[in-house]
Amino acid sequence: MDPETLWNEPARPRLGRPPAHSRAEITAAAVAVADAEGLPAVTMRRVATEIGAGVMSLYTYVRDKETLLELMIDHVVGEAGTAPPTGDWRADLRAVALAQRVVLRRHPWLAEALPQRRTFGPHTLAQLEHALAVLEPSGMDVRAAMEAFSLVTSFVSSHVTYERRQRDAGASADELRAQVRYLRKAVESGRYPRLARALDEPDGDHDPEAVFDRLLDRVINGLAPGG
Amino acid sequence: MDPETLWNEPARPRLGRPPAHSRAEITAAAVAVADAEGLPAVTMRRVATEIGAGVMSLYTYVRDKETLLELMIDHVVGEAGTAPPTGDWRADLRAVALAQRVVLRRHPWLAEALPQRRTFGPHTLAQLEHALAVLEPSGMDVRAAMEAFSLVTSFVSSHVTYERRQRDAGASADELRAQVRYLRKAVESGRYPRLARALDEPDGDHDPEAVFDRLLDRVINGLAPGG
DNA sequence: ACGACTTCTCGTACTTAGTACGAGAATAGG
DNA sequence: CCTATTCTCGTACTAAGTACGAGAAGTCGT
Repeated sequence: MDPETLWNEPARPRLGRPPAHSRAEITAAAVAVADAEGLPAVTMRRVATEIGAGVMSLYTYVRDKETLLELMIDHVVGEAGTAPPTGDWRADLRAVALAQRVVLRRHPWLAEALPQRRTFGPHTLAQLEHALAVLEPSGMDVRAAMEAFSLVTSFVSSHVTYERRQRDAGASADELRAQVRYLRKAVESGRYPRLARALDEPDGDHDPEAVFDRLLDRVINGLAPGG
Repeated sequence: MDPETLWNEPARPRLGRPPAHSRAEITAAAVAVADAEGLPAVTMRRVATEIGAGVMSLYTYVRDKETLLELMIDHVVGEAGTAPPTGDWRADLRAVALAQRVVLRRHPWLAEALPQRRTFGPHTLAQLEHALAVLEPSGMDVRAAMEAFSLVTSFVSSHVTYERRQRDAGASADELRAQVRYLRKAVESGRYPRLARALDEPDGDHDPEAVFDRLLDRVINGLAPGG
């Protein structure tokens, strides 16, 4: 679809029946459902019910479900906010990453919805703009800066997913046990000696914050031109 | 579902009607469809047609579609192969990343299917095992090595997606033009000054291989303990 | 060779989700 | 109040996953 009608809520026409809802309301409802029950729970019927409308009324506001998803994404991306750059680009970039992590944790569905989508909503653009501002003191050219930003973003997203898995694994003990049993069996075939050792090591539970911090440091350190 | 029945094709029972197909055949057909027409084209009906079977026959071999997807993933993950470690862990890790990139390019749907899935098929385990072997000379402990591997993997996957977008954008010139026109308008609002400058810069087309190499270097450099 | 048992095949049908269509309702301007 | 316009939403179609169960195609014990 063309980006203009996607991102610019059309000016309310003076004629005709006034709309009973708005993109904002629909987006908020969809986000709430996704937060509470996951992305699969976000169906057009469900969102409609949530705001007390008929299903087809939604289509007055969004062309299709895909559009709604992009609105949802841009909406929550905005929650990351932007702190004024301090001049220390590493520290600022780290702050950006931390903010992203907070958002990704608040909206567990985001990491799942993000890949394979090209969202250029206002909040997404603002984040990108902010990253460029933050990276200005680093001396990177625009292309390098964008690559760096994308690198950090994809790291944070995949790491938050990883964190969640660690946690969820502990939650459903049965499933975990089955996994472990299977892994042990697979591993005892002798084909995966190092994995076997890893499974036997006590799972010294590291502080997630510390792990994230350390990895993030490494990612950011890797960015500096010339190693 | 329990991992054992997922990954161990049950031994052919001597009794009863002999199966007309196999997991391997079904997986291969599904991968072929996905390669040619994308993941959405992979429906149970389509795969069944492809191997000349009725839809419901598939369910003798895979519990559900999700299972089929995991089989597909593990199948293509295996294509990355494993070269014997040389002792230079940076070089070896780089080779792993390059192999992953090849696979991700050959199967464009993979990057899309991968996230949010916990696949522990034999090939996936073999890749993990190989990564641990490769990283042994680095002195990282197992946990750090796994993190490093996951970091590299997620970088490669997201970068390949990025590369494809760059290419596809050029393909559908109309859509691209619409995007640019919209971006310019959004940007001319004055809210995104740095983005505006980025759009104005001539798009000096860098060699994708060079860009990938450079970024990969940075990621790997970032891994060394102690910056 | 036959009957019992087992396993695979696949037509039918149910369910859920996205969404096209079009009749009716609500509003502003003439 | 009439008309043009815009929004509402019931109805219905389509696509996709998959439960069910009858029938087909084997093996084995007798």
